[in-house]
Amino acid sequence: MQPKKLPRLKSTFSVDCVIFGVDDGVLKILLIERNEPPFKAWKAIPGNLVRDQEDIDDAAKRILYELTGLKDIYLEQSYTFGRTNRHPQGRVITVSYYSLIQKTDDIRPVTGFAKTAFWCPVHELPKLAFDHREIVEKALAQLKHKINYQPIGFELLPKRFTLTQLQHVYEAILEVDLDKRNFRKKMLSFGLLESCQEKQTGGSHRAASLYRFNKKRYHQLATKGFIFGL
Amino acid sequence: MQPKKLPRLKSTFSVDCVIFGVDDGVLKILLIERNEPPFKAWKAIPGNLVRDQEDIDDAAKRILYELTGLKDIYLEQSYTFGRTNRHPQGRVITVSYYSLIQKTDDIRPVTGFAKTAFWCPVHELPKLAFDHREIVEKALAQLKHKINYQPIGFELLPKRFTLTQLQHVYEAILEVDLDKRNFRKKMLSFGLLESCQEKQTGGSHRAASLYRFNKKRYHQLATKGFIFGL
DNA sequence: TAAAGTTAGTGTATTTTTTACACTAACTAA
DNA sequence: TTAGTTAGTGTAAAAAATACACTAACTTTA
Repeated sequence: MQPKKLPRLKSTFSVDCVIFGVDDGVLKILLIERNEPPFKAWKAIPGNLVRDQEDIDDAAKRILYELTGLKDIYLEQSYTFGRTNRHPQGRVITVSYYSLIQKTDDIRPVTGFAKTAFWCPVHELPKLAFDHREIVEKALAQLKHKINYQPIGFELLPKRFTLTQLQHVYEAILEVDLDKRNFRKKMLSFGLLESCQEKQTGGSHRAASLYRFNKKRYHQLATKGFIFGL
Repeated sequence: MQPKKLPRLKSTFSVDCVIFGVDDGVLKILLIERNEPPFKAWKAIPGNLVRDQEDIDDAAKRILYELTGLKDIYLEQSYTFGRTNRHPQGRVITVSYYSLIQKTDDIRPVTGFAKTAFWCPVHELPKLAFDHREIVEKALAQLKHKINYQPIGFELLPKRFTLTQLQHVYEAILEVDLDKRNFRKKMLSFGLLESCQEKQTGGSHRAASLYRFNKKRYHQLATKGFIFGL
Protein backbone atom coordinates (compact mmCIF):
# COMPACT_ATOMS: atom_id res chain seq x y z
CA MET A 1 0.00 0.00 0.00
CA GLN A 2 2.91 2.35 0.70
CA PRO A 3 5.79 2.81 -1.73
CA LYS A 4 9.01 1.47 -0.26
CA LYS A 5 11.90 3.65 -1.37
CA LEU A 6 10.90 7.11 -0.29
CA PRO A 7 13.63 9.20 1.29
CA ARG A 8 13.73 9.37 5.07
CA LEU A 9 12.91 12.82 6.42
CA LYS A 10 14.62 14.18 9.43
CA SER A 11 12.38 14.87 12.37
CA THR A 12 9.94 17.50 11.28
CA PHE A 13 6.47 18.87 11.81
CA SER A 14 3.42 19.56 9.80
CA VAL A 15 0.10 21.26 10.21
CA ASP A 16 -3.23 19.81 9.13
CA CYS A 17 -6.53 21.64 8.90
CA VAL A 18 -10.03 20.37 9.32
CA ILE A 19 -12.17 22.95 7.56
CA PHE A 20 -15.84 22.87 8.48
CA GLY A 21 -18.75 24.31 6.60
CA VAL A 22 -22.49 23.87 6.86
CA ASP A 23 -24.53 23.44 3.75
CA ASP A 24 -28.26 23.00 3.77
CA GLY A 25 -28.20 21.73 7.34
CA VAL A 26 -25.36 19.30 6.71
CA LEU A 27 -21.95 19.60 8.33
CA LYS A 28 -19.15 19.11 5.82
CA ILE A 29 -15.39 19.29 5.68
CA LEU A 30 -13.08 20.24 2.88
CA LEU A 31 -10.96 17.38 1.54
CA ILE A 32 -8.32 17.21 -1.14
CA GLU A 33 -7.03 14.42 -3.30
CA ARG A 34 -3.32 13.92 -2.87
CA ASN A 35 -1.28 14.02 -6.04
CA GLU A 36 1.99 12.87 -4.55
CA PRO A 37 3.16 9.90 -2.60
CA PRO A 38 2.78 8.78 0.06
CA PHE A 39 -0.92 8.04 -0.21
CA LYS A 40 -1.01 9.36 -3.77
CA ALA A 41 -4.60 9.65 -5.02
CA TRP A 42 -5.98 9.19 -1.51
CA LYS A 43 -8.31 11.69 0.00
CA ALA A 44 -6.87 13.73 2.82
CA ILE A 45 -7.39 16.86 4.84
CA PRO A 46 -5.25 19.74 3.66
CA GLY A 47 -1.91 20.15 5.37
CA ASN A 48 1.69 20.98 4.84
CA LEU A 49 5.08 21.02 6.48
CA VAL A 50 5.80 23.97 8.73
CA ARG A 51 8.50 26.16 7.28
CA ASP A 52 11.69 26.88 9.17
CA GLN A 53 10.89 30.46 10.02
CA GLU A 54 7.15 30.10 10.35
CA ASP A 55 5.01 29.99 13.48
CA ILE A 56 2.71 27.01 13.50
CA ASP A 57 -0.38 29.21 13.66
CA ASP A 58 0.88 31.02 10.60
CA ALA A 59 1.42 27.75 8.80
CA ALA A 60 -2.21 26.88 9.43
CA LYS A 61 -3.34 30.27 8.15
CA ARG A 62 -1.18 29.84 5.08
CA ILE A 63 -2.74 26.50 4.26
CA LEU A 64 -6.19 27.94 4.65
CA TYR A 65 -5.35 30.83 2.43
CA GLU A 66 -3.82 28.70 -0.29
CA LEU A 67 -6.85 26.49 -0.27
CA THR A 68 -9.65 28.98 -0.04
CA GLY A 69 -8.28 32.43 -0.73
CA LEU A 70 -9.76 33.46 2.61
CA LYS A 71 -8.04 35.30 5.43
CA ASP A 72 -9.12 36.17 8.95
CA ILE A 73 -11.18 33.08 9.40
CA TYR A 74 -11.96 31.23 12.60
CA LEU A 75 -9.11 28.92 13.50
CA GLU A 76 -8.43 26.86 16.62
CA GLN A 77 -5.64 24.51 17.44
CA SER A 78 -7.13 21.09 17.92
CA TYR A 79 -4.61 18.42 18.91
CA THR A 80 -1.13 17.19 18.17
CA PHE A 81 -0.57 13.74 16.74
CA GLY A 82 2.83 12.26 17.30
CA ARG A 83 2.80 8.49 16.99
CA THR A 84 6.21 7.40 15.75
CA ASN A 85 4.80 5.49 12.80
CA ARG A 86 2.09 7.85 11.68
CA HIS A 87 4.01 8.91 8.59
CA PRO A 88 5.63 6.32 6.34
CA GLN A 89 8.55 8.56 5.44
CA GLY A 90 9.84 9.30 8.87
CA ARG A 91 9.05 11.05 12.06
CA VAL A 92 6.48 13.72 11.39
CA ILE A 93 4.52 15.22 14.22
CA THR A 94 1.45 17.07 13.08
CA VAL A 95 -0.42 19.83 14.81
CA SER A 96 -4.02 19.85 13.72
CA TYR A 97 -6.27 22.87 13.55
CA TYR A 98 -9.90 23.27 12.77
CA SER A 99 -11.48 26.14 11.07
CA LEU A 100 -15.03 27.32 10.45
CA ILE A 101 -15.97 29.04 7.24
CA GLN A 102 -19.06 30.31 5.52
CA LYS A 103 -19.71 27.99 2.67
CA THR A 104 -21.41 30.80 0.84
CA ASP A 105 -18.10 32.63 0.57
CA ASP A 106 -16.52 32.09 -2.77
CA ILE A 107 -13.67 29.69 -2.42
CA ARG A 108 -10.85 30.45 -4.83
CA PRO A 109 -7.92 28.13 -4.48
CA VAL A 110 -4.68 30.05 -4.71
CA THR A 111 -2.29 27.19 -5.40
CA GLY A 112 -2.32 24.10 -7.51
CA PHE A 113 -2.54 21.58 -4.72
CA ALA A 114 -5.91 22.96 -3.83
CA LYS A 115 -7.54 22.32 -7.18
CA THR A 116 -8.87 18.96 -6.17
CA ALA A 117 -10.61 20.27 -3.07
CA PHE A 118 -14.20 19.18 -2.47
CA TRP A 119 -16.72 19.26 0.32
CA CYS A 120 -17.66 16.03 2.02
CA PRO A 121 -20.36 15.47 4.66
CA VAL A 122 -18.73 14.46 7.93
CA HIS A 123 -20.77 11.30 7.99
CA GLU A 124 -19.83 10.15 4.54
CA LEU A 125 -16.07 10.33 4.75
CA PRO A 126 -14.07 8.12 2.43
CA LYS A 127 -10.93 6.37 3.64
CA LEU A 128 -8.42 9.06 4.44
CA ALA A 129 -4.63 9.16 4.20
CA PHE A 130 -2.37 8.86 7.25
CA ASP A 131 -4.25 9.17 10.56
CA HIS A 132 -6.49 11.85 9.10
CA ARG A 133 -9.64 10.03 10.09
CA GLU A 134 -8.60 10.25 13.71
CA ILE A 135 -7.74 13.92 13.28
CA VAL A 136 -11.17 14.65 11.87
CA GLU A 137 -12.91 12.77 14.68
CA LYS A 138 -11.01 14.74 17.26
CA ALA A 139 -11.86 18.07 15.68
CA LEU A 140 -15.47 17.03 15.36
CA ALA A 141 -15.68 16.14 19.04
CA GLN A 142 -14.13 19.47 19.98
CA LEU A 143 -16.49 21.39 17.75
CA LYS A 144 -19.47 19.59 19.23
CA HIS A 145 -18.27 20.41 22.69
CA LYS A 146 -17.34 23.99 22.07
CA ILE A 147 -20.63 25.04 20.60
CA ASN A 148 -22.13 24.47 24.03
CA TYR A 149 -20.32 27.40 25.54
CA GLN A 150 -19.07 29.64 22.76
CA PRO A 151 -20.88 31.41 19.92
CA ILE A 152 -19.03 29.65 17.14
CA GLY A 153 -22.12 28.74 15.15
CA PHE A 154 -22.09 32.21 13.60
CA GLU A 155 -18.72 31.56 11.97
CA LEU A 156 -20.44 29.06 9.70
CA LEU A 157 -23.09 31.52 8.55
CA PRO A 158 -23.07 34.69 6.51
CA LYS A 159 -23.07 37.96 8.43
CA ARG A 160 -26.83 38.18 8.08
CA PHE A 161 -28.77 35.03 8.75
CA THR A 162 -32.18 33.79 9.80
CA LEU A 163 -32.92 32.06 13.07
CA THR A 164 -33.83 28.91 11.19
CA GLN A 165 -30.42 28.87 9.52
CA LEU A 166 -28.81 29.27 12.91
CA GLN A 167 -30.86 26.45 14.32
CA HIS A 168 -29.80 24.21 11.46
CA VAL A 169 -26.16 24.88 12.27
CA TYR A 170 -26.71 23.83 15.87
CA GLU A 171 -28.63 20.77 14.82
CA ALA A 172 -25.99 19.73 12.32
CA ILE A 173 -23.17 20.02 14.83
CA LEU A 174 -24.96 18.57 17.83
CA GLU A 175 -26.76 15.91 15.83
CA VAL A 176 -30.04 16.48 17.62
CA ASP A 177 -33.36 18.05 16.75
CA LEU A 178 -34.08 21.22 18.63
CA ASP A 179 -37.38 22.78 19.53
CA LYS A 180 -37.95 25.83 17.40
CA ARG A 181 -39.61 27.98 20.03
CA ASN A 182 -37.19 27.14 22.80
CA PHE A 183 -34.22 27.66 20.53
CA ARG A 184 -35.37 31.10 19.47
CA LYS A 185 -36.27 32.13 22.98
CA LYS A 186 -32.83 31.16 24.23
CA MET A 187 -30.87 32.74 21.41
CA LEU A 188 -32.73 36.02 21.64
CA SER A 189 -32.54 36.07 25.43
CA PHE A 190 -28.86 37.03 25.41
CA GLY A 191 -29.57 40.27 23.60
CA LEU A 192 -26.73 39.57 21.18
CA LEU A 193 -28.74 39.08 18.01
CA GLU A 194 -29.77 42.26 16.31
CA SER A 195 -32.49 42.46 13.76
CA CYS A 196 -31.32 43.74 10.38
CA GLN A 197 -34.86 45.07 9.85
CA GLU A 198 -34.92 43.17 6.66
CA LYS A 199 -36.37 39.95 5.31
CA GLN A 200 -34.85 37.14 3.40
CA THR A 201 -35.96 36.95 -0.21
CA GLY A 202 -36.35 34.12 -2.60
CA GLY A 203 -38.47 31.41 -1.00
CA SER A 204 -41.95 30.57 -2.08
CA HIS A 205 -43.21 31.08 1.45
CA ARG A 206 -43.23 33.61 4.24
CA ALA A 207 -39.97 35.57 4.34
CA ALA A 208 -37.81 35.23 7.44
CA SER A 209 -36.23 38.11 9.37
CA LEU A 210 -32.49 38.56 9.09
CA TYR A 211 -30.30 38.97 12.15
CA ARG A 212 -26.69 39.71 12.83
CA PHE A 213 -24.53 38.68 15.78
CA ASN A 214 -23.08 41.45 17.94
CA LYS A 215 -19.58 40.06 18.42
CA LYS A 216 -18.18 43.16 20.04
CA ARG A 217 -20.78 43.13 22.76
CA TYR A 218 -20.30 39.41 23.23
CA HIS A 219 -16.61 39.92 23.92
CA GLN A 220 -17.42 42.60 26.46
CA LEU A 221 -19.79 40.29 28.30
CA ALA A 222 -17.42 37.33 28.00
CA THR A 223 -14.74 39.15 29.96
CA LYS A 224 -17.26 39.43 32.79
CA GLY A 225 -17.93 35.71 32.84
CA PHE A 226 -20.87 35.52 30.46
CA ILE A 227 -21.21 32.23 28.63
CA PHE A 228 -23.00 31.89 25.32
CA GLY A 229 -24.52 28.48 25.18
CA LEU A 230 -27.63 26.63 24.26
CA MET B 1 20.21 37.08 29.89
CA GLN B 2 20.75 34.26 27.37
CA PRO B 3 24.22 32.89 26.63
CA LYS B 4 25.20 33.63 23.05
CA LYS B 5 27.23 30.77 21.70
CA LEU B 6 25.00 27.77 22.21
CA PRO B 7 24.87 25.32 19.32
CA ARG B 8 21.92 25.57 16.95
CA LEU B 9 19.63 22.58 17.15
CA LYS B 10 17.95 21.23 14.11
CA SER B 11 14.19 21.37 14.14
CA THR B 12 13.03 19.23 16.97
CA PHE B 13 10.28 18.76 19.51
CA SER B 14 9.93 18.57 23.21
CA VAL B 15 7.29 17.73 25.75
CA ASP B 16 6.54 19.78 28.85
CA CYS B 17 4.38 18.75 31.78
CA VAL B 18 2.30 20.83 34.11
CA ILE B 19 1.84 18.62 37.15
CA PHE B 20 -0.99 19.64 39.44
CA GLY B 21 -1.53 18.70 43.05
CA VAL B 22 -3.83 20.02 45.77
CA ASP B 23 -2.47 20.54 49.23
CA ASP B 24 -4.55 21.82 52.07
CA GLY B 25 -7.02 23.43 49.69
CA VAL B 26 -4.31 25.07 47.57
CA LEU B 27 -3.67 24.17 43.94
CA LYS B 28 0.04 23.74 43.23
CA ILE B 29 2.29 22.68 40.40
CA LEU B 30 5.60 20.93 40.42
CA LEU B 31 8.53 23.04 39.27
CA ILE B 32 12.19 22.29 38.84
CA GLU B 33 15.26 24.46 38.84
CA ARG B 34 17.19 24.15 35.61
CA ASN B 35 20.84 23.22 36.00
CA GLU B 36 21.85 23.73 32.38
CA PRO B 37 21.69 26.56 29.93
CA PRO B 38 19.64 28.01 28.46
CA PHE B 39 17.88 29.56 31.44
CA LYS B 40 20.29 27.93 33.84
CA ALA B 41 19.13 28.31 37.46
CA TRP B 42 15.69 29.46 36.32
CA LYS B 43 12.57 27.76 37.51
CA ALA B 44 10.74 25.77 34.87
CA ILE B 45 8.15 23.10 34.39
CA PRO B 46 9.65 19.69 33.77
CA GLY B 47 10.14 18.72 30.16
CA ASN B 48 12.45 17.03 27.75
CA LEU B 49 13.13 16.40 24.11
CA VAL B 50 11.11 13.64 22.51
CA ARG B 51 13.31 10.72 21.54
CA ASP B 52 13.53 9.51 17.97
CA GLN B 53 11.56 6.36 18.48
CA GLU B 54 9.23 7.58 21.16
CA ASP B 55 5.56 8.53 20.90
CA ILE B 56 4.91 11.96 22.33
CA ASP B 57 2.48 10.56 24.90
CA ASP B 58 5.20 8.17 26.01
CA ALA B 59 7.66 11.00 26.32
CA ALA B 60 5.27 12.75 28.68
CA LYS B 61 4.84 9.58 30.73
CA ARG B 62 8.59 9.15 30.89
CA ILE B 63 9.09 12.65 32.22
CA LEU B 64 6.44 12.11 34.84
CA TYR B 65 8.00 8.85 35.88
CA GLU B 66 11.50 10.26 36.10
CA LEU B 67 10.25 13.09 38.20
CA THR B 68 7.85 11.35 40.53
CA GLY B 69 8.40 7.63 40.28
CA LEU B 70 4.70 7.35 39.50
CA LYS B 71 3.07 5.49 36.64
CA ASP B 72 -0.52 5.31 35.42
CA ILE B 73 -1.35 8.81 36.39
CA TYR B 74 -3.85 11.13 34.84
CA LEU B 75 -2.39 12.82 31.79
CA GLU B 76 -3.95 15.00 29.12
CA GLN B 77 -2.44 16.73 26.16
CA SER B 78 -2.89 20.43 26.65
CA TYR B 79 -1.59 22.55 23.77
CA THR B 80 1.28 22.86 21.35
CA PHE B 81 3.52 25.92 21.41
CA GLY B 82 5.39 26.63 18.25
CA ARG B 83 6.49 30.23 18.03
CA THR B 84 9.68 30.38 16.01
CA ASN B 85 11.60 32.21 18.70
CA ARG B 86 10.37 30.43 21.78
CA HIS B 87 13.66 28.61 22.29
CA PRO B 88 16.95 30.50 22.10
CA GLN B 89 18.84 27.57 20.62
CA GLY B 90 16.72 26.95 17.61
CA ARG B 91 13.37 25.78 16.45
CA VAL B 92 11.80 23.70 19.18
CA ILE B 93 8.11 23.03 19.15
CA THR B 94 6.80 21.81 22.45
CA VAL B 95 3.72 19.77 23.16
CA SER B 96 2.46 20.45 26.65
CA TYR B 97 0.59 18.03 28.86
CA TYR B 98 -0.99 18.40 32.22
CA SER B 99 -1.23 15.76 34.82
CA LEU B 100 -3.07 15.38 38.11
CA ILE B 101 -1.51 13.56 41.01
CA GLN B 102 -2.26 12.86 44.62
CA LYS B 103 0.13 14.93 46.59
CA THR B 104 -0.07 12.40 49.39
CA ASP B 105 1.65 9.84 47.16
CA ASP B 106 5.31 9.64 47.94
CA ILE B 107 7.24 11.33 45.20
CA ARG B 108 10.57 9.67 44.58
CA PRO B 109 12.54 11.29 41.82
CA VAL B 110 14.16 8.65 39.64
CA THR B 111 16.75 10.78 37.87
CA GLY B 112 19.06 13.55 38.86
CA PHE B 113 17.36 16.35 37.02
CA ALA B 114 14.38 15.89 39.28
CA LYS B 115 16.18 16.51 42.54
CA THR B 116 15.39 20.17 42.55
CA ALA B 117 11.66 19.65 42.16
CA PHE B 118 9.37 21.59 44.46
CA TRP B 119 5.69 22.41 44.74
CA CYS B 120 4.56 25.93 44.06
CA PRO B 121 1.06 27.40 44.48
CA VAL B 122 -0.30 28.36 41.08
CA HIS B 123 -0.82 31.89 42.28
CA GLU B 124 2.68 32.41 43.54
CA LEU B 125 4.68 31.39 40.51
CA PRO B 126 8.17 32.81 40.11
CA LYS B 127 9.45 33.91 36.71
CA LEU B 128 9.66 30.82 34.56
CA ALA B 129 12.01 29.82 31.77
CA PHE B 130 11.02 29.95 28.10
CA ASP B 131 7.28 30.47 27.57
CA HIS B 132 6.49 28.23 30.51
CA ARG B 133 4.31 30.82 32.14
CA GLU B 134 2.03 30.78 29.15
CA ILE B 135 2.02 26.99 29.16
CA VAL B 136 0.95 26.90 32.79
CA GLU B 137 -1.81 29.43 32.22
CA LYS B 138 -3.17 27.40 29.35
CA ALA B 139 -3.19 24.19 31.39
CA LEU B 140 -4.82 25.99 34.28
CA ALA B 141 -7.60 27.31 32.08
CA GLN B 142 -8.21 23.86 30.67
CA LEU B 143 -8.29 22.27 34.10
CA LYS B 144 -10.74 24.86 35.31
CA HIS B 145 -12.93 24.19 32.35
CA LYS B 146 -12.73 20.44 32.41
CA ILE B 147 -13.73 20.01 36.01
CA ASN B 148 -17.15 21.29 35.01
CA TYR B 149 -17.95 18.21 33.00
CA GLN B 150 -15.57 15.43 33.99
CA PRO B 151 -14.80 13.82 37.34
CA ILE B 152 -11.16 14.79 37.40
CA GLY B 153 -11.18 16.15 40.95
CA PHE B 154 -10.75 12.62 42.25
CA GLU B 155 -7.38 12.31 40.55
CA LEU B 156 -6.02 14.86 42.99
CA LEU B 157 -7.22 12.97 46.06
CA PRO B 158 -6.34 9.66 47.65
CA LYS B 159 -8.58 6.69 46.84
CA ARG B 160 -10.54 7.31 50.00
CA PHE B 161 -11.47 10.88 50.75
CA THR B 162 -13.98 12.97 52.64
CA LEU B 163 -16.57 15.18 51.02
CA THR B 164 -14.92 18.22 52.52
CA GLN B 165 -11.63 17.31 50.88
CA LEU B 166 -13.43 16.92 47.59
CA GLN B 167 -15.09 20.28 48.01
CA HIS B 168 -11.74 21.88 48.68
CA VAL B 169 -10.41 20.50 45.42
CA TYR B 170 -13.29 22.04 43.51
CA GLU B 171 -12.89 25.32 45.32
CA ALA B 172 -9.15 25.43 44.68
CA ILE B 173 -9.56 24.79 40.97
CA LEU B 174 -12.61 26.94 40.35
CA GLU B 175 -11.48 29.70 42.69
CA VAL B 176 -14.91 30.09 44.21
CA ASP B 177 -16.53 29.25 47.52
CA LEU B 178 -19.14 26.54 47.28
CA ASP B 179 -22.12 25.88 49.48
CA LYS B 180 -21.47 22.81 51.58
CA ARG B 181 -24.98 21.38 51.48
CA ASN B 182 -25.53 21.99 47.81
CA PHE B 183 -22.14 20.56 46.95
CA ARG B 184 -22.77 17.35 48.88
CA LYS B 185 -26.28 16.95 47.53
CA LYS B 186 -25.02 17.27 43.97
CA MET B 187 -22.04 14.98 44.37
CA LEU B 188 -24.05 12.25 46.05
CA SER B 189 -26.92 12.59 43.57
CA PHE B 190 -24.98 10.80 40.84
CA GLY B 191 -24.71 7.62 42.87
CA LEU B 192 -21.02 7.38 42.05
CA LEU B 193 -19.61 8.00 45.51
CA GLU B 194 -19.61 4.96 47.72
CA SER B 195 -19.22 5.12 51.44
CA CYS B 196 -16.19 3.25 52.73
CA GLN B 197 -18.14 2.66 55.96
CA GLU B 198 -15.25 4.17 57.77
CA LYS B 199 -14.31 7.46 59.35
CA GLN B 200 -11.30 9.62 59.01
CA THR B 201 -9.08 9.67 62.08
CA GLY B 202 -6.79 12.26 63.53
CA GLY B 203 -8.66 15.53 63.89
CA SER B 204 -9.68 17.00 67.20
CA HIS B 205 -13.27 17.16 66.06
CA ARG B 206 -16.03 15.01 64.69
CA ALA B 207 -14.64 12.41 62.27
CA ALA B 208 -15.73 12.62 58.63
CA SER B 209 -16.98 9.68 56.56
CA LEU B 210 -14.70 8.34 53.86
CA TYR B 211 -15.91 7.80 50.31
CA ARG B 212 -14.51 6.32 47.15
CA PHE B 213 -15.33 7.17 43.54
CA ASN B 214 -16.79 4.40 41.40
CA LYS B 215 -14.84 5.01 38.22
CA LYS B 216 -15.98 1.86 36.47
CA ARG B 217 -19.62 2.78 36.84
CA TYR B 218 -18.84 6.32 35.76
CA HIS B 219 -17.38 5.08 32.51
CA GLN B 220 -20.44 2.94 31.88
CA LEU B 221 -22.71 5.92 32.36
CA ALA B 222 -20.43 8.20 30.35
CA THR B 223 -20.83 6.05 27.26
CA LYS B 224 -24.58 6.68 27.52
CA GLY B 225 -24.13 10.43 27.59
CA PHE B 226 -23.96 11.02 31.33
CA ILE B 227 -21.97 14.08 32.34
CA PHE B 228 -20.35 14.42 35.74
CA GLY B 229 -20.34 18.07 36.65
CA LEU B 230 -21.02 20.48 39.40
C1' DT C 1 -58.72 34.52 -7.41
C1' DA C 2 -59.08 30.91 -4.36
C1' DA C 3 -56.92 27.08 -2.56
C1' DA C 4 -52.90 24.44 -1.44
C1' DG C 5 -48.22 24.37 -0.06
C1' DT C 6 -44.42 26.02 2.58
C1' DT C 7 -41.83 28.19 6.14
C1' DA C 8 -42.00 32.04 9.89
C1' DG C 9 -43.28 33.30 14.10
C1' DT C 10 -45.27 33.22 18.75
C1' DG C 11 -46.87 31.92 24.63
C1' DT C 12 -47.91 29.26 28.52
C1' DA C 13 -47.96 25.68 31.88
C1' DT C 14 -45.16 21.99 33.95
C1' DT C 15 -41.08 20.02 35.47
C1' DT C 16 -36.44 20.19 36.78
C1' DT C 17 -32.56 22.39 38.54
C1' DT C 18 -30.30 25.70 41.19
C1' DT C 19 -29.87 28.54 44.92
C1' DA C 20 -30.02 30.37 49.61
C1' DC C 21 -29.84 29.47 54.15
C1' DA C 22 -28.77 27.65 60.02
C1' DC C 23 -28.81 24.50 63.19
C1' DT C 24 -27.50 19.92 65.68
C1' DA C 25 -24.01 16.00 66.07
C1' DA C 26 -19.60 14.13 67.20
C1' DC C 27 -15.34 14.32 68.67
C1' DT C 28 -10.97 16.40 71.19
C1' DA C 29 -8.44 19.20 74.23
C1' DA C 30 -8.05 22.08 77.90
C1' DT D 1 -17.77 19.99 81.78
C1' DT D 2 -16.92 23.41 78.74
C1' DA D 3 -15.05 25.41 74.68
C1' DG D 4 -13.45 24.61 70.18
C1' DT D 5 -13.73 22.52 65.75
C1' DT D 6 -15.49 20.21 61.79
C1' DA D 7 -19.37 16.90 60.08
C1' DG D 8 -23.69 16.41 58.65
C1' DT D 9 -28.46 17.47 57.30
C1' DG D 10 -33.65 19.66 54.68
C1' DT D 11 -36.72 22.89 52.86
C1' DA D 12 -38.61 26.69 50.41
C1' DA D 13 -38.03 30.01 46.66
C1' DA D 14 -36.25 31.26 42.26
C1' DA D 15 -34.62 30.25 37.85
C1' DA D 16 -34.09 27.46 33.90
C1' DA D 17 -35.48 23.89 30.81
C1' DT D 18 -38.94 21.49 28.58
C1' DA D 19 -43.13 20.19 26.08
C1' DC D 20 -46.35 21.53 23.06
C1' DA D 21 -49.91 23.71 18.47
C1' DC D 22 -51.64 27.15 16.16
C1' DT D 23 -51.78 31.58 13.14
C1' DA D 24 -49.19 34.66 9.71
C1' DA D 25 -47.10 35.59 5.36
C1' DC D 26 -45.80 34.60 1.14
C1' DT D 27 -45.77 31.80 -3.50
C1' DT D 28 -47.47 28.69 -6.79
C1' DT D 29 -50.86 26.48 -9.25
C1' DA D 30 -55.37 25.13 -10.74
